[in-house]
Amino acid sequence: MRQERVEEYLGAVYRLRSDADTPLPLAQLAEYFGFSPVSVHEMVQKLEEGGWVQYHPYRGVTLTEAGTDAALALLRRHRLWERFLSDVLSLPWDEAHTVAGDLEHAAPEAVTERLSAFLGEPEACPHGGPIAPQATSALEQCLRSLGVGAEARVTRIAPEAPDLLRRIAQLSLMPGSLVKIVAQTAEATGVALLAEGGRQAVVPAADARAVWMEIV
Amino acid sequence: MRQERVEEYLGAVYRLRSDADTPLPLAQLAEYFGFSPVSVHEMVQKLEEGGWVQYHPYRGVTLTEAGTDAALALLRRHRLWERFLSDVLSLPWDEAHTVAGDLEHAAPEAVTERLSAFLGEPEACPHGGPIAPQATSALEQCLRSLGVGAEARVTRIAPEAPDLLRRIAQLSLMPGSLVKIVAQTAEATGVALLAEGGRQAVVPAADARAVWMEIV
DNA sequence: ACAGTTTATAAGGTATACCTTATAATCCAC
DNA sequence: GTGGATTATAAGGTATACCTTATAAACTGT
Repeated sequence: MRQERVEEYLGAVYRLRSDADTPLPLAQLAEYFGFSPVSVHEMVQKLEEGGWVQYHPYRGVTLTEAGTDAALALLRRHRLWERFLSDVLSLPWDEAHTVAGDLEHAAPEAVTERLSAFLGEPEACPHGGPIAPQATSALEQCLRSLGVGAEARVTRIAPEAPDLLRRIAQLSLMPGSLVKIVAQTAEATGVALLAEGGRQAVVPAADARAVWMEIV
Repeated sequence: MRQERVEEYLGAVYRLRSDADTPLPLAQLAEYFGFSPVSVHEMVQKLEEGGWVQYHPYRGVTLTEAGTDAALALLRRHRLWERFLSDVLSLPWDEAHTVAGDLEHAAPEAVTERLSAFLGEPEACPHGGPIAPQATSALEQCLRSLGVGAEARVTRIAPEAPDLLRRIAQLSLMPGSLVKIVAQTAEATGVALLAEGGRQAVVPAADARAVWMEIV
């Protein structure tokens, strides 16, 4: 297995899983990568042989300790590069994410740490992902799950899919934004928001699941 | 052909060739990469089909215009990352070169240009390679070719092989260093130098071929 | 001009990581 | 508990870019 491929898979598992103990169905990995389920299955078997994941037939994969460590290290590199690209080179949000996806494999530990120091040891990437990731804060709730009338502040966008980031960015829903839920669309297909400055927007339900918030 | 592989080959041809019109023997490419001559031959054929190089049987390869452009773009990215790693993250010389070798494939045009702007549009990489490379200055001479008694200033180190950079760095022969040739070793196996501050060093003939200087 | 070296090319092999097709096993809902 | 969907696994295929071995062609020095 090439290191880069291993990292991509581990990173995806980490991003897509709901929690450490619930196995992530392979179908979700296949959809995320746009690969066939058979290919993902093959790769997951190799990852299990390598000790990175544990495979629970008919249920999915969980990360081993080694796998979690590798995923966290990758995510750290990813987010630091995102900060660099976004803060220092002023790249747009979603582009920073894409480019960081290439850079994250190319920087050894020592470079990562120096980059972190240069950036002033930031604690979150431009869309709010923690740079030394811990458990999701208990205060964090998904936009999708908030009721009408709730007021909340965006803390992060996760998972970090480029298309999603682009759409979210267009709605100006970056971490820190304060919004109020003003309505639910019929059949729960979306959430209508009133943002700071009086801007209004309707977030599709699928996207609303990726916006994490802290109630204020 | 994967883009990365194409770039590696074009970059190598550009670095190793003596001038634009003299074909670079495949044996030199094979040695540079540590690949078998057969593999290099195969790859060169594909590069020719792709319009990147022209292959002159029994003589070597030259870059087409497209190939030269691609090589220059790669070299520019490489050298800008080197500057970043060296100046901003304070990585040692040779390590910066190695890491830049990974980063150079991962940054699209837009990122490169912003990086250049951030770095203040530098004109040379840490070991003196021009960032918007032009023809080698007519004033530049190879250390190997200088006679005893000559005084010269290092302008650049080329080609940029990691081992070579490490050895040259140990001799403190960075661009800008002023040296005087004090002797030629027996059978021309090396060149003895007197550097600024009175340091003395013997540079093996093979390495001396990679140190470019301007007579003062 | 011929011997010896270098270079070219043919033929077949390896590993990685994808693919499709097809069958088998398991799960879940009614 | 059975049928339909999901998931697993087997079998065989593709492309890339490397490898070795072996033969053939072309160059080069004496």
